[in-house]
This record gives sequence, structure tokens and C-alpha cells, in this order.
Amino acid sequence: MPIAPGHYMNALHIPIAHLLDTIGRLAYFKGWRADQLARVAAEAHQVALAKNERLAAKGGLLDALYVVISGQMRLFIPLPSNMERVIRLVGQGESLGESCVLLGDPCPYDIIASKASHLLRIDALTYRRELRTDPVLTERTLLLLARRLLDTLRETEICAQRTGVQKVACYLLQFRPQGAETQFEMRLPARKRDIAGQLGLSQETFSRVLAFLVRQGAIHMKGNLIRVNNAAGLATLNPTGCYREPEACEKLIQVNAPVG
Amino acid sequence: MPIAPGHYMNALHIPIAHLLDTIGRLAYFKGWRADQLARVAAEAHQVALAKNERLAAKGGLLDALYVVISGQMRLFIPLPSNMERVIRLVGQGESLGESCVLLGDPCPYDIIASKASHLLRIDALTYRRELRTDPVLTERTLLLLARRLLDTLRETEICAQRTGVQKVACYLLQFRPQGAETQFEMRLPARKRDIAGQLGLSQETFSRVLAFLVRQGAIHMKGNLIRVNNAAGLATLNPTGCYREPEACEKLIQVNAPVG
DNA sequence: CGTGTCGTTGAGCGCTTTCAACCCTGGTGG
DNA sequence: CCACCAGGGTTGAAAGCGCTCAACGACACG
Repeated sequence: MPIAPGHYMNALHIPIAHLLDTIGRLAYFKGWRADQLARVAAEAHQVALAKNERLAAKGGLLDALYVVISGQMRLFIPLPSNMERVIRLVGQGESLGESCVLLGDPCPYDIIASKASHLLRIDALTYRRELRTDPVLTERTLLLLARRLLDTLRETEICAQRTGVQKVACYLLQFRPQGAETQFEMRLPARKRDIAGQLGLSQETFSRVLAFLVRQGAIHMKGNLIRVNNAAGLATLNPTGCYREPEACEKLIQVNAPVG
Repeated sequence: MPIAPGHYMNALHIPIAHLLDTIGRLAYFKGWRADQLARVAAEAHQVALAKNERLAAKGGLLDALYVVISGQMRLFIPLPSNMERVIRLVGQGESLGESCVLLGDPCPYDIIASKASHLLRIDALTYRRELRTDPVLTERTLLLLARRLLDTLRETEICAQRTGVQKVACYLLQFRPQGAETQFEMRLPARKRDIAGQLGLSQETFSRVLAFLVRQGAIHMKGNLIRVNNAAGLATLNPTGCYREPEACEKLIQVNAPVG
């Protein structure tokens, strides 16, 4: 349902009385002191975004920290050919914009709501004031950025793989739980098109690779739900030009030891 | 020149008396208090690495912060097919390892000396103690990681470009100084092979793209020194399969408006 | 003058992209 | 209840681009 333009980005959906409870339950604010939460709840603004509405553009100014109350935001670098290189998908309780606010740098990506979303907007001045007056908070933020940097490097590693099969294998194996040796289930955290953009693939190639893995028996797929049958085999799968000729694949399956 | 194995990683090259002055001049320690510097100089160890010697392996433990006193370190993700995806080149006065030390996570890349190098090794306990006891230092580190995260995103943007020509163009334009509209000079900060690894290209492709840009008149190259003739033109260059057939390129140069 | 490192060039293959059409599902309104 | 539509996903055919392997050239060093 489209929202009237004037309604964008300034709706107040949660009554002030309940806002404190709501944000107190968000993962981002875990461990904050009561007085800090109260100040943030009093000073922060709420932002409502319709699906596909843009919060910021690459190169623009980002003068606030945002915390996702509900919905999902998509951070991506727009490429020639209308493709998107997805940097991060930000879900409920996660934050975005720390680096830009702290350094005053222009936003390095486009930010768009991938679903109808509800954000908390913490002004740059407010944010920096809270950090400055509480070393504990500064340290927490330091750990947050360290974690995000390592996450980004993991993405880089995935994208560095040469073939699509290797990329998808690396990506899926990220979700393997502790102790799950060979089999596990997972759910894709976004549209396949966005996952593809995260792996540096076109959605068509991503689709083909998944279909190939299903044919090989390495995974089983039903909508967004994926069951990995052979985690060890995934990493070593040979992408031998196989996902173009279904019939040639059938032969290969019979030649090689079946994975299922 | 090979160094005796026992000599690796424990040589003391700078007398204690001069160490304090030496590290005080490094960019990383800019703004540190005298007493902090003194403690670090007293407790840190010096590490000498021969060219191509490894400091840490991907997946291994990294239990110290390192600051480059001299030389250059190469951080990269090893790929099947013996290729390297270079994450970062760390030069004099720069540091590495913050995220791993702070989070206790395994090292996300291999670390190898790309030249004979001299490092300062600050133990994890020492490092965390200094951070814990000085909020100013914590805040400085926070800004450092924010900067590094944005730098990593810029690398991601470069690597996300579809064609090699676009990658190289993006990479070169990074070095454009303020106010330099169309022309500027720069020096490649490492071996071409490592730059290629940073762009997600093979060294052969990188070489071919540079040769193509020279033929087009977009740049001029002499060893590691590159002069960009037409910054605006670089970004819009069409990679039309041209760097495979030199004679076909010649025609294109005459058809299109010459860039030089 | 050998030797090793670094960079360049050539030929061929293979993977990914591109553009296109098609399928499938859920929501909507008559 | 069903026709219709939009969004998301799948599949096909063709072409482009980069990788691989190999050989060669340039240069510094001992």
C-alpha cells in the first residue's frame, strides 16, 4: 500500500510511552544503562519507510545512526548495468551508519528498505555525546565495528572465489551450526536476487548454480529453505561447466560417487 | 638473503634506548601520551621478518597487535589455484590485527612480509590494558576501525565492477588529488602482481588492461609511475573486447575522439 | 654472465553475463 | 469462483571477458 509522500520518514508509530520498552528489547541496546536508553528514547525520531523507499544515497550525507525496529534494510553499491552489489542486509535490532557518523564521511552505499520498515533515528550529535560520556559504550561500539569488519572480510573471501559454485558453497557453509558435521538446514535471509547480489553474481547464475547443486544431490531446496546434504562435498565440488548441459550432468553424477 | 631459522621473529634490531624515539615518530602512535609510549616500548617485542616470511596463517590465532616499523606486510586470502586475494598492504607506521585481538577471533587472512620488514609486537594483554585504562585511546581506535571499514568498502566497490577496465579505472581514480580535474600522477604502492590481487584480477589481465589504457592514450606508464591523462574519460571507457586485438584497437582510437 | 624475480604477450577454454521468454505464486477485483 | 496482474524465480541461447598455461623479455643481483 503506497503511503502519501508527506507521510514518509516522519511517522510516529509507537507511542512515546511504549517506545522505551520497545527499543530496550532490541539487540543493539543490550547492556545500555537505563538513563542512556531514556535519553535516546526521548531524543530519537522514528522513521517509517515503505518497501523500496530510499533512506540514503551513495555519496550523500548520513548524519544519524539508525537502528532497525522492524523490517529490513538493504545496503548496496549501485553498478552500471543496473545491478546491485549488496554489502549488508540489516534486520531487526541491528544498526547501520556508525562509520559515517563517527568520521563524517559520505555514505559508501545506497540504503533502501527491502521490506516496509520502521527505524529509530539517533542524531549524530546525540550519538556522539552518549559515546563521549560513557567509555563502556565506546568500547562496545569498538567491538561492534571490529565484528563488522571481520564480517565484511568474510564476504570478501566469498566474493573472491572464482566460480559461482565455489561462491555459493562458501556462502552456504557459513550457516553450518556448530557440531553439524555433514547435514543441516537453513533459510535464505532475503530474496534470492539480493543474495546473488551479495555474492557478486547475477540472479540467473545464482539460480543455475543452486539448480546444479540440487541435481548433484548436494542440497535440497524448497522455496527459501535449503537442506545441505553433504557439507564436506560442497567445498570440493567441481564446477566443470556442468550447469549448462543438464544431460551432461546426469552422466557426471553417475561417473562420480553420488553425493546424496 | 636467507636468515637462519632461529633468527626469525625474535631479532632485536633497535637498541632499547632508541626504540622510544623510533616508535614515537610512527603515525600509529601519533597523539599517545608519554607514559603510554614508555610502557609500550618497555613491554613490546621487536620482530624481524625476511622477505616472503609468514607472520600468521588464515584461521590461526593472532594474539598481538603489530605496528610496521619498516618494510611492508601483505594481508591476503589464499585461493585455490594459488592465487591471492590481497586485502590490504600495510606500510610503515600502520598497524594490523586490531579486530582479531579485540574479539579473539581467528585471523581472517594470511600475513606475509612483502619486503624485509621490522615490526613492533604488542601483546594482546598489554594492548587491551592500555585501551581499557584510557578512554581517549579507545576512541582513537574506534575511529581507526571505522576508517578501515570504509576503506574496505571502497575496495569492495572496486572489485564489484564487472570488467577489468572498470576495476582499474576505479582503482586509479582513487589516487586523484583534490582539485586535480583531469590529469595527475601516481605511483603504484606495490608490485603489480599484488595490485592485481587487490583488484581481483590475475596479473596477466592487469597487465593487459594497463597496456590497453596506454594504447587508448588514457594513461602513460613508466615502471611503477603512472600519469593519468584523462580522469573523466577513464570512468567511461568502454571495455569492448579491445585489449585482445591490438590492431582492432588502433581503429577504435581513430574512430573515437582521441583522448590524449 | 648465470640466476631469479617481475612483467609482458599469445592462444584457447570456460564461466558468467546478457537478453529473452516462460513459469509460478499470491493478491485483487469483478 | 475465476480472470487478471505483478513480483519473484527459472530456463535457454549467444557472446563477451577473464583465467590458465606457456613462452618470452627486462632488470637487478651476486
